This record gives sequence, C-alpha cells and structure tokens, in this order.
Amino acid sequence: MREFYTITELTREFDISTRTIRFYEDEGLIRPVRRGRTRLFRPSDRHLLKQILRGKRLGFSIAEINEIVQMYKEPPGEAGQLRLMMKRVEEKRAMLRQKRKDIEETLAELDAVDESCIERLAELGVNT
Amino acid sequence: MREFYTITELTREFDISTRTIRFYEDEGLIRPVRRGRTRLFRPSDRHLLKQILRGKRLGFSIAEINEIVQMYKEPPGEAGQLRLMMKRVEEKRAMLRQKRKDIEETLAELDAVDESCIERLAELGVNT
DNA sequence: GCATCAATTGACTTTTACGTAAATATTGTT
DNA sequence: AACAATATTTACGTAAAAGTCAATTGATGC
Repeated sequence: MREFYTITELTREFDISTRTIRFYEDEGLIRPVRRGRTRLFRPSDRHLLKQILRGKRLGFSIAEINEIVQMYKEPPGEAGQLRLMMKRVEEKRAMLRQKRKDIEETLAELDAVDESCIERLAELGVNT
Repeated sequence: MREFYTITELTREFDISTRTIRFYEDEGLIRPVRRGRTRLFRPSDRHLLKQILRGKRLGFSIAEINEIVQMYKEPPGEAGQLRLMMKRVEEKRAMLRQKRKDIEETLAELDAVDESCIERLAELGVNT
C-alpha cells in the first residue's frame, strides 16, 4: 500500500473536485498531513473519504456524516460517555434500517413498473 | 377511505409545512384538485406524497424523485419509449442497490462500534 | 535561476429545498 | 352578514454544499 496520495489523485479516483476535499477538511471530516502547505493523504485519509462519500450517497448531511465517522474512532474511556455513544450508534442504525426498508419498497415498486413495461411490449409485439 | 384531505391535515400527518407541499406542487410532483382556490388532496395524492417523502429519506433530489414518480404512471404506448423507460427504471434500481450496499456496510461498521463499546464497558466493570 | 505547473487560499456565486412575511381570498360558524 | 380561522399567492430570504475565479505560493525540470 502507498504511503501518500496527492489531492488530485483522490479527485480522479473518486470523481470529486479539490474544492470538495478541502471543504471536508474545513468541516473537520478529514485531516491530511502537510508537506509545507501541500496536503498529503494517507491511506487512512483515503479510506475516510470513501466513508464520507458513502454517507453522501445515503443522503446524510455533512453534520451527520461527521457524527458517524467520529464513532469509528477509539471509544471513550468513561462509562457515561460510552452509554451515550451507544445510544447515538443505535439512532444511526435505526435511520439506516428505515432507509433499507424504503429501498426495498421502492425496488418492489420499480420491479412492478418493469413488469408492466414488459407486458405492454408483449402486447405491442402481438399487435404489430 | 376518505375522499379528500386538507393541506393542514397532511402537514400534521407527515410533519411537513404547507410551504413544502405547495413547493412539490409547483415542481409538478403532485396535482391536487381544487375547490375554488383551495387544494383538496385525494387518497392518491396522499399516497404520492408518502412516496415523495420516502424518496427524500433516501437522499434523492426533487428532480430524481420526480423521475421516479413519473414512472409509476401508465407506461407509454410506443415501443421505443417503453424501452427507454425500462432503461431509466434499471438505472434507478442500480442506484438503489448501491445504496442498499452502502447501508449494509455502514450497519456492519456501526455493529463493530457497538461491540467495542460493550467490550470497553465490560473492562470498566472489571476495573472499578 | 527561471519558467511552468500544481496546489493553496480567500472571496464571491450558484443551486436546491424550502422558510418567512405580507397581502388577499375563502370557508365555516354563529 | 359578520367574523374568526384557514388557505392562497407573491416575493424575498436563507442554509447547506459545493462551484468558480483570482491571486499567490510552492515544487520541479532544465
């Protein structure tokens, strides 16, 4: 595995702009190291970026994505904090399960659309 | 089943504003009937609204939701149009399957977070 | 050492999806 | 018919998530 990626390498790999990556850094989602001013992205930064884009595809806001990626870090040492985090984790899981349900429903409806298209095509095939 | 719903009934049921519902109408997503100027929403309008909000939860834009709900209408009569629609339907399904994959991955990672929290809690229980 | 090419910074702009407010109209009730 | 409660229309405002542009500032090759 490579040690560093440049910003343009990542923009090409993920098809996003440099502005987007810098925006995520401004928002505190990623923290690449620097050589002078230039950003250098470690594999872990790249992985984090992947997770951020995954969150985006699911329609999570930057703030929500931030909450989620913070959870991937070391769990807190204090019991109260731990319980609070577990509560937040469960909230996110509930949202995800709801989304999954929404997806299944939408997929089912689109399957029906597809089938009725096939039917119509068959009818047309007969009539022409 | 009731014949009509008022706009405020729907805002209460779905916890959205009248502005939002009128906005969806402006964007061509719903088309309630009118008595004078006043909008009257049929059960089908209410159902459509449900589908719109489902799309929103999945992070689809208004334009994308529009594309999807248009698909639920009668399939076109012409073969070329039908094939085009089936292509679009397949595109949406591909997006949904990607989202579902994203959800499974995120859920798996959050499960891991949860477990490591439980572990930490157990350690704390032993140490105190 | 100088050109050039990539990267950074900062400011301003754009798009989406509504929010908010003011003025007007409608409806149901008494 | 009057009046309060709703609804509508029009217009401007706003927050989030970048896009765009300009001015610099390194980095690199020769």
